[in-house]
Amino acid sequence: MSASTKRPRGRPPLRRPPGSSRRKATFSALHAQALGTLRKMIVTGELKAGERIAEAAVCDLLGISRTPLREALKLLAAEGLVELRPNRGATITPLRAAEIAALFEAVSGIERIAAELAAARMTPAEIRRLHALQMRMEEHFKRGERTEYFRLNQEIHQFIVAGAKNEVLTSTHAFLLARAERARYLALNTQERWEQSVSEHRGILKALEEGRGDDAGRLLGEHVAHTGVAVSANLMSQTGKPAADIVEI
Amino acid sequence: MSASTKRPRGRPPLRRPPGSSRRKATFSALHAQALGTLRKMIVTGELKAGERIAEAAVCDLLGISRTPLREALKLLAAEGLVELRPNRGATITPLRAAEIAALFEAVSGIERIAAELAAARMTPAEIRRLHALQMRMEEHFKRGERTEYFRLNQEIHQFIVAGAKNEVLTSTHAFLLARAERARYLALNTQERWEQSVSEHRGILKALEEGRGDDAGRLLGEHVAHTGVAVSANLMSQTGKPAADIVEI
DNA sequence: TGCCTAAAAATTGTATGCGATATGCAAAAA
DNA sequence: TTTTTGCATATCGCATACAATTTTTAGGCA
Repeated sequence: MSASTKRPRGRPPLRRPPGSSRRKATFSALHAQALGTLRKMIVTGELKAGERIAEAAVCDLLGISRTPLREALKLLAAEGLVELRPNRGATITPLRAAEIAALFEAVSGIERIAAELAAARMTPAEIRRLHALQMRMEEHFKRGERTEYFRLNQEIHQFIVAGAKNEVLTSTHAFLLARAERARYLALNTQERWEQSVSEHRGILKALEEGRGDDAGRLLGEHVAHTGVAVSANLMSQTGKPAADIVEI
Repeated sequence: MSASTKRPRGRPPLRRPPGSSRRKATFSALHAQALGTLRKMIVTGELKAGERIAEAAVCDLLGISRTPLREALKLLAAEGLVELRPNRGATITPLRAAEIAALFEAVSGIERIAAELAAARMTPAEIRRLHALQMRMEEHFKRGERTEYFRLNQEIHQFIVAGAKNEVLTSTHAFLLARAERARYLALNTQERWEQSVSEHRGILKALEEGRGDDAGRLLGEHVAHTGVAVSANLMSQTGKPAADIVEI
């Protein structure tokens, strides 16, 4: 125990059960760790839509007390990933068709704005890097590697948004993306849609390379909107698929 | 004491100092009340940029314990209104020129998207209401009533965004607006800029009335961008004005 | 007078306890 | 049989305590 080793006065620890710690020598606070851990569990589907979050159980799971957990839950609620009701605790936010549709529409708009700005602001080196990312993504497409394709796809979207050189847009985009990512298993990623998506990405890349901001914005916005439509349609039909089906943003 | 009047067992209250309460019969939780109160104090400038937030003092001021206050502070940090540093507490976020510029650019983009959608989605009744709001705002302009003008102006912007019928856009806009509103004393709201602003609003209204989504979006986006330019210029010159100078969004 | 160091005081992050509220279950009443 | 009531238990929101960290103060020395 680090605290007991630092104690200069020879007395036993006061009310200090084994394994607990008031302050750990970590990079981030307990509440921030809990926030990150829970966010990931929600985004990856480990915590399911509609599921109750029992504070005591999650405290045991994460090895922390209720205070930082409650702080983290409030932040997750602000992100829309959980819903708090007074005196009733927290539940994982359900995937509601109308909300998901609104979410994709908003993300589509934000990416469109970002792409317009990125067309004017990305450096030649950044354009080259984007080109390389696209090439790798297409390799994964050719080999039918969905998981890797999806990872590259996400990276490309975020890279373009970052190319706008506007931190508010970037953080807003990231804020919304966590919620959108939850719906990924809902996209029926058919071969047809997959091919269409790759084609759309080519158009977006070309527009960015040629500095055509209006086109880049329009194409990226439409691309995200198409994905939103696919997700919403699948959510409506309630044919929830296992994680092998991957949403594209 | 409500708790003591409810006590059925005749014992004195346990560790219950006078004036404290675990749970008040209020509409919202203490953390949420603290959040709203502090947000308002920051936005109105009562809490100044760069100012330290001493937990103990604010607890005394708000009449609550540290727990809900710390929860509120974390949410305010997520909103960008305060900055938290580990072991050093909270400070009110400074107004940094580059961040304010990015903020207005992002708000400009979001309002542009929202206006495009609103042009297609607002009902005739809503358009009439918007028209009425504009008329009232112009009355305030004619009479030189800045405070009232500003209030109507804010209402119009939010009304247009709400007209998009997209809750994600609306909440994202509101999220960013609190930060943007803090800079309002920085806009040199000259007579010239004021007239220009009114004129711009007329163009926006007309485009919305005629369902010209592309125009509505472009005009609103440019309008907000102009405001951002004015704010940034003033922030750069560090000629912080008293609250009589009102930013326009 | 200025700098350095150690000690004291203040503040912060987290853990824990208490009272209020919600939930579940069994018994009583309709 | 169904509905209502009462009680026990679980959970939530907040206040407070504790330990760690930071800041301030005081004293010594050059």
